Amino acid sequence: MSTRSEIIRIGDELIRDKGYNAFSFYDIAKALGIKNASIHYHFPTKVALGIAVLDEQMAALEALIEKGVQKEPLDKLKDFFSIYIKIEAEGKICIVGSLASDLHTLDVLLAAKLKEFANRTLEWVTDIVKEGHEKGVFRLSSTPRDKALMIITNMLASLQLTRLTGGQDFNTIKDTIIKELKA
Amino acid sequence: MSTRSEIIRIGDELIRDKGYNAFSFYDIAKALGIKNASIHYHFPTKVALGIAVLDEQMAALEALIEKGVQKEPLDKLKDFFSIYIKIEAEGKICIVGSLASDLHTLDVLLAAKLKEFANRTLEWVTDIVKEGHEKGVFRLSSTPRDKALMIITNMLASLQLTRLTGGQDFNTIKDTIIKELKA
DNA sequence: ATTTGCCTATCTACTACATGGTAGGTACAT
DNA sequence: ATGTACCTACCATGTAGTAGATAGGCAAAT
Repeated sequence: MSTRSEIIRIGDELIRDKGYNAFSFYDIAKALGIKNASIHYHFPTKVALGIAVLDEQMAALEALIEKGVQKEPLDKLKDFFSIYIKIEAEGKICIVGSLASDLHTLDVLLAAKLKEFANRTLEWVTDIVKEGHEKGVFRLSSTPRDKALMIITNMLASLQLTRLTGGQDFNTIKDTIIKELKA
Repeated sequence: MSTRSEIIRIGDELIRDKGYNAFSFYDIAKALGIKNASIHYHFPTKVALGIAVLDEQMAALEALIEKGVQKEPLDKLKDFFSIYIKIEAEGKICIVGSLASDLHTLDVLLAAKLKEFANRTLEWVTDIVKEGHEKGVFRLSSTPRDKALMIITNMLASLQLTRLTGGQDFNTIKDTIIKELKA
């Protein structure tokens, strides 16, 4: 765990906890017990750090997809859910939801990475839904892409809403998605 | 349209376009052709403005609810959708989604208002779903509250995602919700 | 073996700027 | 003459980012 990777890790957590525009290099420096300027040694600009955070997330996503290629559709879907279960346990939100809110303030490079990440996620879930439908284990009343969008938006926003409505809303949503999907 | 209400209107737009932490009093002053300090005359602090924005949204919500009390459940639901249709046309996101992302940076008073607003919305949609189910026009495979949560999260996040995935995703999601609901 | 020199990672100290907020004044209408 | 709505001018703070110094490690050249 190099300083560089620690900076990325903390930057990621801060984005998902407070939002891109609400965290500063000082927040990271303080957490690591180093000085503000040392962050700039590893990442010349805040945008560079943001891009590194997204690159890391993208790599993790690809790894998760790769790990599950041979699994059954329902288990693939559970892999997808596992991302949000972890985030929910942290009391944070997902990086797409966080950065999407700040979209119109983001550097064009960062915005492009974000779009790439969101579309890759959508592509993955669409494939899962499609496969499940073709194998006859998922019941669909719309196109795979539509259903994937519904599932992703349910997950993404339930992380944001659960922090407002309190309770177990995140978990009931997750369970209802599976229940409604099962053929 | 007093200056005060104009400030609220622009503040609201800025929050839903750039996020609470990314807009400044200067943005509003510039838009109105007045000076920074004049905003402080109407709203002593940024938090006070944020609260006024939420109060206004809450009043609009109550008015929309009131206007539709005698409508059929499906039409009530369409009233609910109309909120998001308008926002989508603006290329912005909803205020709950925007502020929820910034939750951990918000003043405690503002956070409380936000929770109130989110819960009032959830209550309304839950009632609509429940009524539709009781009247036999909506088909449910979960509790009214669960279904309401699914619908709200679909809407909330599709505004955020549509800005990333481009196309007509918002509209297809909206149509699919209605299709899946109809008994 | 020691020197030379570069690379890494950090530091102190600084700049330029934007921010939210304040103080006090002015023009004007009721 | 009192309140409204705005102004100019200012302040304190926090921000991203820069410049230049230091200290240690490593490796090739002397």
